[in-house]
Amino acid sequence: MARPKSDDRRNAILSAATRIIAIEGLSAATAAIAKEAGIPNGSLFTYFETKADLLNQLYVELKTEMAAAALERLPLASDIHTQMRHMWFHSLRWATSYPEKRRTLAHLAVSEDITPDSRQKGHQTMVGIAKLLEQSRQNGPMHDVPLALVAALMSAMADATIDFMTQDPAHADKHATAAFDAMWRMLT
Amino acid sequence: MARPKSDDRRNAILSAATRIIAIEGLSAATAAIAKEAGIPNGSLFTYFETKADLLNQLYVELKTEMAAAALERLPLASDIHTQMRHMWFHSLRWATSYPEKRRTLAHLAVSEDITPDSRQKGHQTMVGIAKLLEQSRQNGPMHDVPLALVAALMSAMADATIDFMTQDPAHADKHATAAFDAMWRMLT
Amino acid sequence: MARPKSDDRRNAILSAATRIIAIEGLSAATAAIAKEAGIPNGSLFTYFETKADLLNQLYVELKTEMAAAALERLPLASDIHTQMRHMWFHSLRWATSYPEKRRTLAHLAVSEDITPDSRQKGHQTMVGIAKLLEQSRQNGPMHDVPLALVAALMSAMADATIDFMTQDPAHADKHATAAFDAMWRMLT
Amino acid sequence: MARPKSDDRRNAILSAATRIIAIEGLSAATAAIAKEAGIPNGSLFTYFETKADLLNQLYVELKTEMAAAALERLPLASDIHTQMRHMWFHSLRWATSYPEKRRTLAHLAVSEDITPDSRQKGHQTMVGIAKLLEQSRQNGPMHDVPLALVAALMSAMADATIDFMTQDPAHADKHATAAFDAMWRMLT
DNA sequence: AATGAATGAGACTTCATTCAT
DNA sequence: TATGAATGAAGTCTCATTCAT
Repeated sequence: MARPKSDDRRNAILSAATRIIAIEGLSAATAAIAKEAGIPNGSLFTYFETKADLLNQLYVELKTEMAAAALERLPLASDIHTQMRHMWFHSLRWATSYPEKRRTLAHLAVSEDITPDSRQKGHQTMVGIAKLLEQSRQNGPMHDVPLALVAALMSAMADATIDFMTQDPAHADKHATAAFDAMWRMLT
Repeated sequence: MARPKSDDRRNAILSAATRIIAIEGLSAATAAIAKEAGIPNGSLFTYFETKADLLNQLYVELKTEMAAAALERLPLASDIHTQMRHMWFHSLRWATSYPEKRRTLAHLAVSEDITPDSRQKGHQTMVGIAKLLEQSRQNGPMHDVPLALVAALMSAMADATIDFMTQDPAHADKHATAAFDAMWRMLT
Repeated sequence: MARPKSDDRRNAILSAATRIIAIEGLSAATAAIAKEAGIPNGSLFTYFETKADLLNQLYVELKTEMAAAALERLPLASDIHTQMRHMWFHSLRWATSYPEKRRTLAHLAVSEDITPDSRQKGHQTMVGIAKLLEQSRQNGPMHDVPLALVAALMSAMADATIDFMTQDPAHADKHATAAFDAMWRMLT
Repeated sequence: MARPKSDDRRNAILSAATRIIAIEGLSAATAAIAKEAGIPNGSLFTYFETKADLLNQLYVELKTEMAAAALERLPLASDIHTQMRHMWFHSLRWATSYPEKRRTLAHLAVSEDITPDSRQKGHQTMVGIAKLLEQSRQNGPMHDVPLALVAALMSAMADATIDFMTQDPAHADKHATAAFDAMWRMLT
């Protein structure tokens, strides 16, 4: 290999895209992303064939990171309520700590450019969370509702909570707690 | 400036925009919308000063329609659980009956072009629903959580449910019921 | 109609394209053509949907003009040899009088962008010439060769002759005569 | 600079270029040619300084091959009519046997990138054919027409015939014969 | 008021060639 | 010498908005 493709550059592009899209939305120009990444115009296309390709890879990347953050240091020895609580707060902390990532992920999630395949990959990243959820609802009223629906409801609640926390950061923790309790009531 | 002559044309544009945006997203060209509406491209700007203006008006319109649909024929004489159930199913039916409207509304909701003022108006349309919600949570565990958070949670749950119903229409009613019950547990 | 599409502008574009393509070949930029035509960049696409569209229309236009020139003031009362001679010399005169048109037509003729439909239209313009040819070969050795092949041979000979005349204009007439006589021997 | 090491690679590039240009035209990317040749894109420029250089060498190569094919196994002992006939059919067979070579050669022949020097070399390859032609017309009506014009006429006729044979392969031989006879009438 | 042609900035992407490895 | 990533100018086409008619 002459000059290997640089992971640093790829990451610089992804990271620049996250920042720019958070501000400008999906109509952000590839040239703006390249500039923010400190690389020339055409080099972006060495790493991503098309803008849509960049968007899809960014989507999967951010989804993966979010899921990983949610399960970080999960207290496997504790009871399920504690584990869920841990997961809930870690998710919310990630989202409020990296508002650009979350905002960009929200943009990507509704984009026509994200392929079914990428959405599938995005789903895959959530299997760890799904397992927790499965245990949580085991003996509860939702035990025979499709797990995907339960997951979608929980995820939607988390999203709504994050929005609220972002708007009213002074009481972020209180909101997070109230929403978790609500979610737990839903499940059990 | 007096209102332009033809309300028909205005509505034709709004309706065309709903259809086109559902398919092409917010990057739909104004010329495409005009064509779908059967009017010359320049005439669109007689009715809406800018594309952003069109988008904002469409947002408010759709929000209003959705809220109205939710409260249609509300059984005011019945107990609150019955009323909420009614509202929930009417919301979901509207969304599944007019998938283009819902899809376009989802696009608009995340657009940078929608002004705070329009969002405010969108909120206003939901006061009827908020009142129901206020009553529902009155003696329950969420009685001192900000009503806006409760509303956001419910709304997010409804959205997630609609997505699910759309993907699996055969069991739409079952999903709607399961989700309503979940929401009611959250509240009470 | 607000402002009718201007035939002048369309012709200016076609004419500019002829000039530019003669010099730069088919890789001539649409921007260069627009500039030569004295119109802004984007306006070219008001008259021609794509560059390929412009190329196709130009092809048909030039073919038509060439065929018309060949048959101009055809001495219908004279014998067929005289008529053919007239046609031959008029064709060659047109080509040598408008070298840019001919050069551009030559470029277009081998372009991948010219559709079968345009080529068909190009052929149609030559039916008048084909009729002359039909008469000419009537009792000759080529009377049962496909007319299209005879036409292709004659046309190829004319082309080769034009090239030669252009390279050696001092003896243009002599070459034209020699080639006509050769062609006539072929036919009769 | 000594000739680069691998003639195989050079030939692989030339052959790949022939295939790709036949399909995509002269706008074929050097990277596409390299890929078709199974070599890295940068290596192409070890063998050819520029794309134009590659094109010029390919032009001369194909011209040479075509001329060689025309004169292969020429029956020197036979009379001139037989020799010409042989040459004519061999030319046509080569062109119909290697349609990609012929198509690419046609593209190259009209390219602005082919230098006068290359065209000159291309001409040189045809001296053998020219000699045949010289003999053929010796006592005929074209004996004092510039030989180059006669050659151009014959060559144009062959080209037109090949096109026709390609379009209607079922009667290829019949067309080839008819055209040869026509050409012979022109000459004698 | 209504029309639709006109505008030109800017979008994405390609590509011949160079050069670090 | 061989490689293939890097470059950035240039290409085609789109589009919201304006304005002559």
